[in-house]
Amino acid sequence: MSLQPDLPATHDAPAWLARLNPPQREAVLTTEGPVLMLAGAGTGKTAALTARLAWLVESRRAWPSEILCVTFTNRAAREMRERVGQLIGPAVEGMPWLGTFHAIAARMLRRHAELVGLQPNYTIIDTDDQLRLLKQLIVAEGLDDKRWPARQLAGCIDRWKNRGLGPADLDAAENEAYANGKGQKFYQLYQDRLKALNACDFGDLLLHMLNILRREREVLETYRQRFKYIMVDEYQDTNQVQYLWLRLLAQSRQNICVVGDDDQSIYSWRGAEVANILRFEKDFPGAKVIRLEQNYRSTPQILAAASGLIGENSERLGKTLWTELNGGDKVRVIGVWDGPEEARRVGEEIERLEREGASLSQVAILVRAQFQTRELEDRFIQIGLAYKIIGGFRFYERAEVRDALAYLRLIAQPSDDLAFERIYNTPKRGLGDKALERLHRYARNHGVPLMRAALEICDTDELAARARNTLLALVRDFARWRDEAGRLSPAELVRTILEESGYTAMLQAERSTEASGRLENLSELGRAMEDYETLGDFLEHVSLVMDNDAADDVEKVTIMTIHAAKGLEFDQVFLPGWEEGVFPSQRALDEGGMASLEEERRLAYVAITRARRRCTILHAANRRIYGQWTSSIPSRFIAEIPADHVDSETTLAGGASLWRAQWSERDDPFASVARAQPARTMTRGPGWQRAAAGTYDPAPKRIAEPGRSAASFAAKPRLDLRVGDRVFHEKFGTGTIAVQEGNKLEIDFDSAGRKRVIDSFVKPA
DNA sequence: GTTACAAATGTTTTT
DNA sequence: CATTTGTAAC
Repeated sequence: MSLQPDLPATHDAPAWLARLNPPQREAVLTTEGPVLMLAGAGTGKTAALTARLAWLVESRRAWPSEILCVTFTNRAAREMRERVGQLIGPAVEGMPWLGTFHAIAARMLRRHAELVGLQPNYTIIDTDDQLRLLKQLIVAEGLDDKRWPARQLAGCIDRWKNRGLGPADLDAAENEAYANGKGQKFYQLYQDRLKALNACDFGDLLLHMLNILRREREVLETYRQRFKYIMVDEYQDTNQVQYLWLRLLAQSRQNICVVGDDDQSIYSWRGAEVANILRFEKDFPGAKVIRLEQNYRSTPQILAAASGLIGENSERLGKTLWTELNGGDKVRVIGVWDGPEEARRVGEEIERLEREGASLSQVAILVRAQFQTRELEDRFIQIGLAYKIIGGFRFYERAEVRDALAYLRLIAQPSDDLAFERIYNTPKRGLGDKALERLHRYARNHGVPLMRAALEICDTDELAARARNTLLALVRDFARWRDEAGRLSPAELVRTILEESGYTAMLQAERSTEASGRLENLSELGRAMEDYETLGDFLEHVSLVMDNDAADDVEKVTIMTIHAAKGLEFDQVFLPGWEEGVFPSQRALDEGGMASLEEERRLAYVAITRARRRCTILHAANRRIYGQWTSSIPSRFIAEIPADHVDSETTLAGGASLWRAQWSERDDPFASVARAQPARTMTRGPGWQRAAAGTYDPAPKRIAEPGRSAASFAAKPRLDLRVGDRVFHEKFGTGTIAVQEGNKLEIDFDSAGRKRVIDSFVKPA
């Protein structure tokens, strides 16, 4: 069975094999037995992994369908599929087991649902439904949901599930975690309720499947037989359940290859345990450990900066990244007065890059937390810089989309009470809490779902005549839609429903800019559904893949969280908001202490190592948080980057030495004073006052004059638009084009006044 | 039952 | 500050 690693020639070694470096090649050719690949940032980990997958197939060791390949995000799965496809061609189509843990678990669970008391068409509920459900339970048990928020309970349950614990497995201490010892009770109630709804949450996908594998010998054997090889990406991010899951599956054949980097472990808040990577060799004795340390991505300056920073962490395996590249700019650190100036500065820098011919798709702005995107977005709209925000308010999480989905869910599964509750009075049909309450009571008494109860209750005089008629009409609508569902494509179905339910009419009647945006989102939903054959397929996709990857052709700057950026790379990376409290996040520090600080530092490491050519860090002296002006000091991480690899610059007097000093003078009395000041006097924290008193230039750096900014030179104007046309913009509503200049427009908006925007953000009204 | 307004309350990160 | 939630009047 085993070929020698140094003997790839039996089947002509594919050309792509030669492009790998020795450790990578070793990882690819060591097909048998456990392999632990420790791969630093930018060391060609994905290349090695995809090559290995391709090799397994090409060398006939396994069929594509016999390889289990797990990634963490949908994006990673997509990328892997694509890259493997480039190596082995259409054979990649036959890889049902390449995906995220959740997607794979969901797929398996469909097959074995009855073993955990579910039907195969179970619904996967999201966080929103989960919270609503928990809240109902809390209130039903007579607890004050203010004092014991559903969020907290959801957090506990999530943690338990991540650790593989069912309600029965909780010890007394765990039980105390919610509402003075009611944790277990609520966990049990919640699970019962889910089962009754034929639903499960994200955590259940993995936990149910784990329980099945643990209990059902034959099922486990089937999968052990099937998966000849197992590969796991981002192993440092696996949690307990995932770990147990893999261990069960891999134990018999031992052909498991995991890839990870302890320095990039940034998901411990979600239950990930770095320990998994550390104990791999114990779990799989004789595991071959392969280190990938040659970095192909970044300049030595960036690499040195990142390595120096991560060196401050104590809990690490340690590795030495090196590169053959040379030259490159130092990491730039720019200090500015406040948040708006920071956004302005980033905008200017990007316009300059654009003028120099850089591609916007190779520029990214990575933030610690979602709220930081706002200032950037405001500014970019103002100067007409094309941007896209990844994550954040995601498509399928928007209220109108969720409403539409609730209709669809209810058709796919009439027993989906959560969906029913969501839409039974949306659009408004005159059914209120009172009617719902009676409906609930009826449903509970008769042990039927709400939809069924609605039908039956219409035969009684439980409800007032008016409510009864409305309800009956609704039930009949659904019956009709369900009937049509067989004939129509999912996309046609959703359009029909939105029309006939009055949902579209409701939005049209509103006539506000958001309403038009919502209508737009709904037609986008229709378009997205075109790709799916059946309603079931589509709903599965939605529950597991929350992002809409609407491909768009226009080059745009990417704004996203650092978490979302893991695994990606860009020529130019901007890192705003490196201030104490923001990054490292105060919240993380408060609840997790030293361990969290190290995780924040790993996050900083991930952020810097995304950059290929240049990395620019920014920090502001003042920032508005919850509408309150707060003065802040530069992040300690800035001081931790070796000074040799940093170029500092500031728009404040005092220069870079000032904030470096903040961290070297440990007991600088001003640092704490500055933070303790009440809001109004904040901006005058002593250190900054000194700085500001000098040459701070209150006149903002020329706010890009209209018509002068970079993009207008490179622009290709849109042919379908001309001056005088009426157009619609997602944020500003409708307006009339006043000036068209390249791809930039000046538009007189009906309500928002004149704005400069990029034409790709606009469409004919 | 619906609508309008005031109050309160909250912000990490993802499947 | 921005959004959501609760309360009072229609």
